[in-house]
Amino acid sequence: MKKESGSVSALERIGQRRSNTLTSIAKEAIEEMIVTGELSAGDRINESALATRFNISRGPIREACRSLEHAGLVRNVANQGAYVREMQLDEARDLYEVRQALTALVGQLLVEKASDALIEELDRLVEQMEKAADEDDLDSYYSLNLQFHDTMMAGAGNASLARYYDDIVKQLHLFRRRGLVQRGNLHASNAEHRHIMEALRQRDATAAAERLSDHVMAGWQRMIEAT
Amino acid sequence: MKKESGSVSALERIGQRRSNTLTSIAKEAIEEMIVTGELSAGDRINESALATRFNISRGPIREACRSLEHAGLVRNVANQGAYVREMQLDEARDLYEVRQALTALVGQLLVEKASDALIEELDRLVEQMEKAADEDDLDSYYSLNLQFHDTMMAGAGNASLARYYDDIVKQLHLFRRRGLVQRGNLHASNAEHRHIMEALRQRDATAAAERLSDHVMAGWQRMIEAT
DNA sequence: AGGCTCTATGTTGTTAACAGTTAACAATAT
DNA sequence: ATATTGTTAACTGTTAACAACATAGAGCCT
Repeated sequence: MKKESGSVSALERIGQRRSNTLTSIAKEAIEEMIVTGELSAGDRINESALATRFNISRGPIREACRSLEHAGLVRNVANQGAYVREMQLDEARDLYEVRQALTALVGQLLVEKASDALIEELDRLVEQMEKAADEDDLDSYYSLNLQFHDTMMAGAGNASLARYYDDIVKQLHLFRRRGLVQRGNLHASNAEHRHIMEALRQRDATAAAERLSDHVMAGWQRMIEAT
Repeated sequence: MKKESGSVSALERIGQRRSNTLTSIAKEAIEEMIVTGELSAGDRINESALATRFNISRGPIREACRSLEHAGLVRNVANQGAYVREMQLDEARDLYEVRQALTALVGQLLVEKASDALIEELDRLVEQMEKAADEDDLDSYYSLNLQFHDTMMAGAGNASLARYYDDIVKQLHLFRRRGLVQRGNLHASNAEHRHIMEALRQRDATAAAERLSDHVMAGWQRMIEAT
């Protein structure tokens, strides 16, 4: 019989159990509810209701909310409970400014550290995005775009930077005025990607930082103008 | 690791409850213990012990630790509890890189937004720091330096930026190889301040960003060389 | 009707007890 | 002596109950 495979899955399950406390599961669940919009900005998070829904007690949910509070996704009011954070225009702009600075840093670091292989990988992604843009395939473009930025972030090799960037992106989900890239802007967005790649290939840190910064700013403009 | 004096104020504040929640008080208390070094990197945080010491139950302490975990001050291990985060050299360097980028952003924003009054205020602080440096008054210099940076941050008018910057500074307290500015470097540090002010007065965003960035990098160098 | 107090109800804040896990140590076997 | 296996104590994970607070609505007064 399958002795090996059986014990492996047992090991995996033990590992899962080790790392997955109810708190961490609740946190991920609530976070997903927020990011997907099942819970939208301003909604109250009812501890008891969530607890019964998840078949757990309120303790882990409270702990999860504390964590999400520091992440900027939840606002805790004493004796009133947790609300999904409401994001105003000016707060979103502030976040985008920080995002811009961090993205510029990614560019600088990439020029220092990126291998030729990584740059080729990025080039491939840009090509694929071009194809997706040609075909007006919004979903593919969105997914490839995420991959593109994740790949750059990985290449920058700075764990703190990656965590903060992630945090910011999650928070920006709270600011949904048609959050996605508009059809027709795909080629414009990808042209910026090409421009970035050019700077990376030439190992020009200043240009890479500037073009990535511009890219973020342009994304903000596209988002705002989509109203 | 066991020093009563540090937490007395926290205990007192627990007395006047109901205005703040026990969780927030516990969080501040633990945070202070970490930042002041009463709890040092790697130390285990014993929930029960802290609870009895504060005369509260474990619940609020657990919630506080969840929040501090996301702040990067605490590391939670399932079934083992919370440890004060240990910061390696490379992690500190990563944080400094992010700090550098954020500080550069402060410079850009200041050039856009700073009133003349604020610039004069900053000038005054630089003058006072010069005096403190002349007198080798390390404590005054440290305090004024904090004020200087806080004033700039306030002038930048970006709440998210301020929060992230604060987070990073707190985390860097975990990396103590003689954390403070060395005697004798005070004048060097303040010369950089003057250089920054020059760029601000001329409303030169690029120069301000660059000089603030250099200032952070120089601070890192001073810290490293102090071993 | 408008405004007030006061109760009723639901929700959160806090606690204490229970269950599960870990880690250190003693006991046993090799 | 070393390694392995009980055994125990301490601690964390989780739950459920209780206390404090906030809010909505009934009743009352003018």
